[in-house]
Amino acid sequence: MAVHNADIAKVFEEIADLLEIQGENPFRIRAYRNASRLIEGLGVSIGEMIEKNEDLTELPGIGKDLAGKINEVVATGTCEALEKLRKQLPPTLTTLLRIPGLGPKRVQTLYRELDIGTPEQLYAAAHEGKISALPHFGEKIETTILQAMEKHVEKEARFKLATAAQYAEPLKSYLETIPGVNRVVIAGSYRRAKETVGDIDVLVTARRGSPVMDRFTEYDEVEQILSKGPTRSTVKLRCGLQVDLRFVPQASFGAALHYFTGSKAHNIAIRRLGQQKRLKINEYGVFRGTKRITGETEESVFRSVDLPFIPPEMRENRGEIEAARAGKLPRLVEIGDIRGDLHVHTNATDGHNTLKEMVEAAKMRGYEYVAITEHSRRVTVAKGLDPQRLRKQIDEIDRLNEKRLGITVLKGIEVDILEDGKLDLPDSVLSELDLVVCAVHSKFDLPKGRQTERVLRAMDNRYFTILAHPTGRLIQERGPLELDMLKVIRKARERGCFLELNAHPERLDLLDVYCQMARDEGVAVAVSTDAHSTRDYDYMKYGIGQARRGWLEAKDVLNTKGLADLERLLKAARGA
DNA sequence: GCCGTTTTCGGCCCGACTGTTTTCAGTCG
Repeated sequence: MAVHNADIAKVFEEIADLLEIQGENPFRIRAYRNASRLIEGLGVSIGEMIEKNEDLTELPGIGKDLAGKINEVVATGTCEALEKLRKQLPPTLTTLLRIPGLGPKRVQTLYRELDIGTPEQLYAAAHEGKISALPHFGEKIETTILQAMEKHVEKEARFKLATAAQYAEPLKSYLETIPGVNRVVIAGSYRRAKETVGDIDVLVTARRGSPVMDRFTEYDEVEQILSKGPTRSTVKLRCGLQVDLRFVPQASFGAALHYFTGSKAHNIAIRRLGQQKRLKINEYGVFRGTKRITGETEESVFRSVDLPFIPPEMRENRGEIEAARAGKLPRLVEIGDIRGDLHVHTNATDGHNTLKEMVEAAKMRGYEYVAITEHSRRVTVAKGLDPQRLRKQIDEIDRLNEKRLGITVLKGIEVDILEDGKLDLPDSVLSELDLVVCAVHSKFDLPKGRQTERVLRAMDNRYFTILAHPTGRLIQERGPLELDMLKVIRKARERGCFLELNAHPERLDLLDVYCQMARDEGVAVAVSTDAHSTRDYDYMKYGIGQARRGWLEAKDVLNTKGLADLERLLKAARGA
């Protein structure tokens, strides 16, 4: 069984947790955590890097020792260091860390003093009131633990970006109505357009004496106040989402925004640059000694370490600082660059609106073109089209285009890629279309070799235009296909066809790291909404967020092209 | 455990809030 990056990341995370409970050197622990984060967010498979004999110590934060351990994990699924730790401490101890209020020190105390190693033992001890007697514990902590365990509260519940937006945006509007409030910005991973967010970080500037903290904790949706202070408060909303509000002076706004936007790894890297210049960078500004020298804007913070402004979506310490220093930051694609949508359904299959409604709504958005791409017959639950029904729709679209609506309707299909790599409709009907969007909707669990072969074979079809939602993942629900994405992307380049970045908030597929890969290989990406109703066109903003996380510029995105250019590219994709 | 325009040793980002304390450890972001 192949070892994935996520598996290696997990091993290092567990080592870090166990070392922390043991009270090891915090910097050693950090080294494991940094490595874990790095590996998880890496676009390329570590396993493949090893196969190709690439030097792992080239990766930032990976030295000789960790490289050795990575090799060990890839070969055996685990490593000796971890197994040794697991013998010294009950491995279930790490699950206790997920309980709010419990960190490594308290978990260590629980284990040393009361021999507590499992959640069940912890619950029993808390119930008997044994915990409040321990040093640095008390009745309050005991109650918190009991309540958290009874409600099965965990620290790491994450929300899909679009779900979080449903709660964050009304909160923002509410805060803006509070007297004295100047600016309200949602920072954190939300601002970085990460596909899921763990909590919402809100930054507020207001004039002195504004009741912002009181009004915030009184907000109708607040279920519980977790902490409240003059500059920072944390609440939990009824939906379970945690919200942090920070109140900063106007003069610190830029430094605070930069700091609270993160990511953590990016911030640490920036601060380290500051240190090298004998500057201290915190959320209040940039300091030389005790003298505050700047920090009103984010630009001023970047300038203090000789960098240009780096867009929030890029701030993951994945090379953006080096790119900025070299003057090679991309000019990221913006929503206004988009000229049309290339993946749209109607009620002919599983969509909710008629063809005419979908086309009119696209026109209302100012689009130059829209491609209608229904499911093919194989997807019976969606009433997928057979050749006959598809031809009927083709005629319908031709008639619509004759009316000169001010938008061009492109004829397409979202055709299934069958298990053997054949397409679900015959070439004879595909040849009548402007574009053929191809997708895997079945047999998600094929082994990597066969899955990759399946997709590559499909791409051999001369009518193959765009690979829809390439990894097939559904965020937090279904993992990605086992697919050698580099091979797929290189094949697309060779064939002159394209990859989709499906903007649906449950998909956001192509993943950011693969967008970067596509860009590096020179393969254009279509950012499409997969709209099943007129409202779904809104998803484009999430697709753009993801595209920006993947460093895509307008020139890297297929549907920023004008109609004439697009049609030329679509024809060229047909091969000879 | 990693890393080097101050360095192969000695650093490693920085601050707010809570609860248990009576000056601060622990947790969190």
